[in-house]
Amino acid sequence: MDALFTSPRLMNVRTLNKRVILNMIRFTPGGISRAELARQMDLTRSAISTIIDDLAHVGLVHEMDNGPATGGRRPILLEINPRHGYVVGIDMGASHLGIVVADFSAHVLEEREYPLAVEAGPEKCLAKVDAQLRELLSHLNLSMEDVMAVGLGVPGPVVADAGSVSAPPIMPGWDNYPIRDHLQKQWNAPVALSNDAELGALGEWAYGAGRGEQNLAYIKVGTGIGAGLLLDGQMYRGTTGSAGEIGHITIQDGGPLCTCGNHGCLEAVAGGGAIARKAGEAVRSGRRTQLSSIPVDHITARDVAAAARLGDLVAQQVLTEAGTYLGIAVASLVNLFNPSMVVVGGGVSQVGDLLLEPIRRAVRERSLRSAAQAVRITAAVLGRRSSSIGAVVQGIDLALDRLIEV
Amino acid sequence: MDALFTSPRLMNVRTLNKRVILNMIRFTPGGISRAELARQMDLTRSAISTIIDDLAHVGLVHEMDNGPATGGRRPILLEINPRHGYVVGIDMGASHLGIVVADFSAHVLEEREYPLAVEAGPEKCLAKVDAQLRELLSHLNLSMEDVMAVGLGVPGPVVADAGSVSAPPIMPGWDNYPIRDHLQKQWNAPVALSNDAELGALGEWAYGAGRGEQNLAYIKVGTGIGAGLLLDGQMYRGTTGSAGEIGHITIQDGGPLCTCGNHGCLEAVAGGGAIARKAGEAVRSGRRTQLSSIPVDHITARDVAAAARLGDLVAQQVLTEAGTYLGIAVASLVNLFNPSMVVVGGGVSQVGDLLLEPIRRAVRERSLRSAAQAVRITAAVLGRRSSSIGAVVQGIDLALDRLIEV
DNA sequence: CTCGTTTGTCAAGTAACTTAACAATGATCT
DNA sequence: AGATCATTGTTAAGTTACTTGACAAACGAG
Repeated sequence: MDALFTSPRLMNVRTLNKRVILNMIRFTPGGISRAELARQMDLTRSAISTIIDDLAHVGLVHEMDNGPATGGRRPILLEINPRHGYVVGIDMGASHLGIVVADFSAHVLEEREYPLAVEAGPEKCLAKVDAQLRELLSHLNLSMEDVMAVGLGVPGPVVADAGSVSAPPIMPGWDNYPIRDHLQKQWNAPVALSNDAELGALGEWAYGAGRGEQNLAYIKVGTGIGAGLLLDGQMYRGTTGSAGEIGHITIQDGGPLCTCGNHGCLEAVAGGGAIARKAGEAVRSGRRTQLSSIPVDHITARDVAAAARLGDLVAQQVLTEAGTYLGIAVASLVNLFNPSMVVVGGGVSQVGDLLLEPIRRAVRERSLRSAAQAVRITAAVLGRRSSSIGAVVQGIDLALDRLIEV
Repeated sequence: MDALFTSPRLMNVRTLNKRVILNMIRFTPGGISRAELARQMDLTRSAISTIIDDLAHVGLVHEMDNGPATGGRRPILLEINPRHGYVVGIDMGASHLGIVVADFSAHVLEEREYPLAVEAGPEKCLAKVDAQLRELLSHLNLSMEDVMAVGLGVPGPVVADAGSVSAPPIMPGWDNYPIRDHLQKQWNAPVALSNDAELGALGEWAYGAGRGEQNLAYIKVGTGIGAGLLLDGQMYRGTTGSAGEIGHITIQDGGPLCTCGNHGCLEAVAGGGAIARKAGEAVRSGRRTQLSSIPVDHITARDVAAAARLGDLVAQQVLTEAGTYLGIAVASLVNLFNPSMVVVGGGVSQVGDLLLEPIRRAVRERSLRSAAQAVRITAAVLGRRSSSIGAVVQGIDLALDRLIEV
């Protein structure tokens, strides 16, 4: 049916089967048996057995408990050997830096958040990332030698081949800087560079709200607004890596100036900056709100979210307005790409229904019925960790690729 | 890198390789040699040779001329055997019916256009399709026995498994009607049912403006407005087959009522109906235009397009306005999907730059720079035949599947 | 005319599966 | 409780579909 015009096979059959089996083991909660793998992959049990032998021999896969019987011998459940190595996931935002150290089954050992100013440029920022990571590792009695791979997310369009970003609106000075090569050299470990929203989608798909969904959109609402798209079970990056740039859809003609140079972008009316600005305006206009206790120029979106959760009406109104704008864009996204799930993440999304309800309403009102009925809209369950968990998943992917290709 | 979580392999390796080889032969203009196939598929020449032997033995593949030498023996170019069978492509629109009879290399033998009223419901319409097709075939001294497969496009969301449409705004009475089963029984030939915009994308990708593009969006502007999306070389249909419903993006808040029940949809302000309505309003308001010669209630989008091509200013203005609305939607699509090409097709698109320029301008002004720079926006080169050619391609796909699985 | 290339083919070898049979284990029926 | 039937995982032999390596045919260039 589809235009199957497959590109050259980059792996041989055995390697590909190993990767698929490893992924099924990784992403099946509670483990999976050889027999079940055989059924799902449409191979025989004997074929699976020999492959598992290979993987167990290298120490990548473990036998754990027996599963429940279904009228016969109990299955032996398999899991990834968590102790096979350590992986680092890094989420770089416009104003924050999240670092996670995890084992091979993506179990988080330690996580930290630091402030960061991306606009300081690549050299300074990457030096800070390096310093914080090393400190975090030494705290765990680990060093870079123990890290098998690193996943890194950045808030801009990524050129996969080059390992750099291209013309990122909120990362001035980073254009074409060889981020991946720089870090790989510095750390002597493989590094995967991706867009942060993309990683959010991957994280929520693997261990969050969108587990196993075939068509998932993850909307990251932070300083910028971006979407990560998982279509037909595959990450979709677009021609130049800038797919999912929902933040720069025009929502309000002649609206406020956006960092990208246009006017009225979603990001400029519903991003973290816009939320802070509107809250500040409300304070200035003398409205009664908890936010008055903060110097007007220092109000952040996080403050607004906190106030809203404590019941502050002005803060709630600002967020509802942002949700309505978001909803208009999400309704378009739902019409274009008919996902089974939309996950809203990023710092602001923690306020929950206050932001989600306007989005759901807009989708109900503006999207085509058959698409609107098929989609569930929820908040990220990994919270502000979606992207860094996604980065860990990418890191493990990369490590597995290296380990198996031998 | 990607989450490779492949579904069960539905074909064995040999069958899959045969399909891929056939597709490379089909879609390489001028034929392709065994050696070139080997290089592109990353197989050895001997492997390709045995597969080609198989295919030639069944009569699916032919040796044609020798290609030019590059310092050694001249390659033997291969092509699909056009005489292996006949295939039918059908494009059902809201108000028209296009039927194409083609050979196995998608060369069109005969094509016809008929008026049609989809709102008459499935029984009447499919009976008309049947009658016209049989007449067309007999004109070629063929009968349904000679037809190896049929591809059919309809203007609504398609449920692939069921072979029906679900809640189509412009196909009242067709909801859940078993279109595919009905026709397969009637014709005793395999039928592939798809969305018409999807087929337009496929047609333009295979033999039109978007040849070989990896990320292609085809926008069909007719009575309805829909998009067909080809992402990473694969057709993308969405969760319930309603991906690409760009026509029901809200463009003008509180705008005119759309067939879908919402207000201000793109389709309601830039679709064929809207174009006709706005032209009618211009005539009524007494503006000077060739369209005055037509009874106001009988003006169609086609009339407007014709007048515009003859230089009628009012008609041109109506189309430019439609183009601007289209551009707003396309700019959003470009931000979300970052395609390498957008092809504009459907009846109205024949006016060319009059419609395209406003779209290009909107994309330049409203889309993120890295996405806007990567995309080319052109008119369909297959004209109003995009979808029916796409239907032929689908038909051949289906026939090949049947022929090879044995 | 010779040399280096490229194409297509053939025979032998190999990777990676399937088939078929079996032991171990557990649920279910009487 | 015992017999029966399912289910899981393993093993050995067979098969598929490729690769390797060698070779003849065909062509351009020095």
